[in-house]
Amino acid sequence: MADEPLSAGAVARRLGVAVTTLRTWHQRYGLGPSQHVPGHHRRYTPADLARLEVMRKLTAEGVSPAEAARWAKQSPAVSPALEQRLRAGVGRDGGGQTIPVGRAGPAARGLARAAMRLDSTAISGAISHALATDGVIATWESLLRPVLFGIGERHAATAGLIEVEHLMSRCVSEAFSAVASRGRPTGPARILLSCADEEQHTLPLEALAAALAEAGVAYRTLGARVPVAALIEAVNRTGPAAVAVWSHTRATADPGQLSALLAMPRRPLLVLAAGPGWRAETLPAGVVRPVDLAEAVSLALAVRDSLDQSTGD
Amino acid sequence: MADEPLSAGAVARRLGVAVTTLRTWHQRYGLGPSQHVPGHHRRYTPADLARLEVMRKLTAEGVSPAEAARWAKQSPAVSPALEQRLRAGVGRDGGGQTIPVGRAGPAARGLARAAMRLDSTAISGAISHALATDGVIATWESLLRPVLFGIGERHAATAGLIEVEHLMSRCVSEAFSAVASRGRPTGPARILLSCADEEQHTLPLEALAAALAEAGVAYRTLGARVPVAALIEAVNRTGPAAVAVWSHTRATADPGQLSALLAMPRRPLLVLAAGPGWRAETLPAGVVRPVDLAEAVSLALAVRDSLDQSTGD
DNA sequence: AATTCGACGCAGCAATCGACGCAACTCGTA
DNA sequence: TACGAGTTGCGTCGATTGCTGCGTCGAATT
Repeated sequence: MADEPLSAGAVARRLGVAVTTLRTWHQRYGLGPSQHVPGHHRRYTPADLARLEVMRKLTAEGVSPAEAARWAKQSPAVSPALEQRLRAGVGRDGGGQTIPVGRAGPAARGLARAAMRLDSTAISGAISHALATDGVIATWESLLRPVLFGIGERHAATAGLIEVEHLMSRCVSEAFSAVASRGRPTGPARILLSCADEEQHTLPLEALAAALAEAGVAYRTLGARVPVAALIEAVNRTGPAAVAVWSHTRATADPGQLSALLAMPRRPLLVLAAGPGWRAETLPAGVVRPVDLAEAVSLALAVRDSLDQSTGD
Repeated sequence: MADEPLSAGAVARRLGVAVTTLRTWHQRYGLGPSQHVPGHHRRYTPADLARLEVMRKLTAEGVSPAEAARWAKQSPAVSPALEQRLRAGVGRDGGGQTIPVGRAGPAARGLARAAMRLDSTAISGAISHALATDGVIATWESLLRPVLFGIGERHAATAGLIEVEHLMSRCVSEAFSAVASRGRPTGPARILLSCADEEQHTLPLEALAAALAEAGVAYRTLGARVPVAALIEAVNRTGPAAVAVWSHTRATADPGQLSALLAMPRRPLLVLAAGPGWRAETLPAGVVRPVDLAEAVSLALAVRDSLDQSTGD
């Protein structure tokens, strides 16, 4: 890109707003050229322009201007990446889930064996040990997900192992909730986690919750099978800054749920479509689709940081 | 922290109450922004917010709103000792958008209120406090069951509150699992807990599990929706002395499941038909039907003791 | 000469205000 | 057991407030 500073008129024309609006944004929200001598003309650097692009995009999506300005001001590094993603929608398509349990290492094998034995003590022990050693994200990606997937595959093939699956789920759930109850939240919960309508799989969402708790982020969880009306209602009542909706299969991935969120009077700043159910091309604009747990966590962190100022305490 | 004054909507969202409720609190109890010109918008300072937090905290514990407001108004912080006394609660208590808990006491009312606000922190806190103070059985019978029943009734009547139900279930489940993980079992697990086929309600079974853990009894849980074949298979593999099968509604209470257990080659000593789904006259002979949680626990204890005697292990 | 600056004002719109009422729950009483 | 009284959260309504984008004006900058 060109690195020559732009005049106010040029920037205004490029953004599609009036010149006076740029001035207003500067003096009302402090969103202007980083270097500006009062009385002299404003010269916008590319970085300043990027900030304004974020501002324009967010306001165009219905975010309150004051809040949009706060977001735009305090995200010099995050905003370009996020903006990129907002436009492109996705990175990779959800593939690569063909990992056999064997490839996931000896820990996974031991866990799977304990599950077969219905040995809940050993299962819980292995999981909590891994969580304490490697953290939530690594444990989920390289231990729990492979084992759960393996059990699910066997279950589908042999129509058996239902007890194993249940027991395993329960132990994982317990381990996550233990992590969640250990972390102390700072400030109010501005992030809402929910399953899609009819979606029954909760574990990935609990993994996200545990990861957030591990990072010290406060959140709310709604759980499985959340009807659209209930989700809207919950967002209305709690007014979160970000909402993550999990969908495991395409059958539960109705994009209308996300559109409904975006169309709300006070819509959340960030809407995350999480899970392999969602299809990139059917997602409404303005929805972010994280590819894995780590990305979902980092996005949530970005929202938390940018809102610390406005929500304060 | 940030001392930026908050609007009424922002405060309402943060506390989880409606905007109109904030106004009501202001004009009924005088609990509002310290500086407020009639006609102008309310601007809540951090100090005002702190007062409201006290209000919310006290009501979440079952204190009558009028009294809670009196305390919140004249105290920057509430000492734990006085808080205890307030919880005894006198004066009438009204309704609004609440959950009927009947005569279950102020603790149940507070829990129900926290659930309505989707305040998982308050919910978990209240539950674990009750568990630590009164034990699993008393907490289940006089706190959790009434509230869960109330939510369920409301949910059936209004077709709403699904989020509340899910969140509450999750918090209860977490609290029980915390109890279960604290208790150290003595000896091998000779008691198997399972849901009936197609039965989805797990919470009562988890209550039983927690109560057993509290009593130092080792057990195994299979979870929800256990097909008969899976149950038989699990009994075969683990050879328990007692099996409890939970059924919540008649639809899931197929006596054949129990007969199958009794007909096994090495049948369990005791088969418990737990839950309101079972009908006494259709149960096969040799099946015991406990009327409440306490009885189920004492039966399990009796089995454990008789085993200790005979095997001398 | 063409822009842009700071200051001021205005119109549209969303949020909020005060007032009122409803529904639901609890408790005391019959 | 049923019913009225007292409480309380919250929805609704018409009016008001305050935020927001932008036009205008005289002076300063480029």
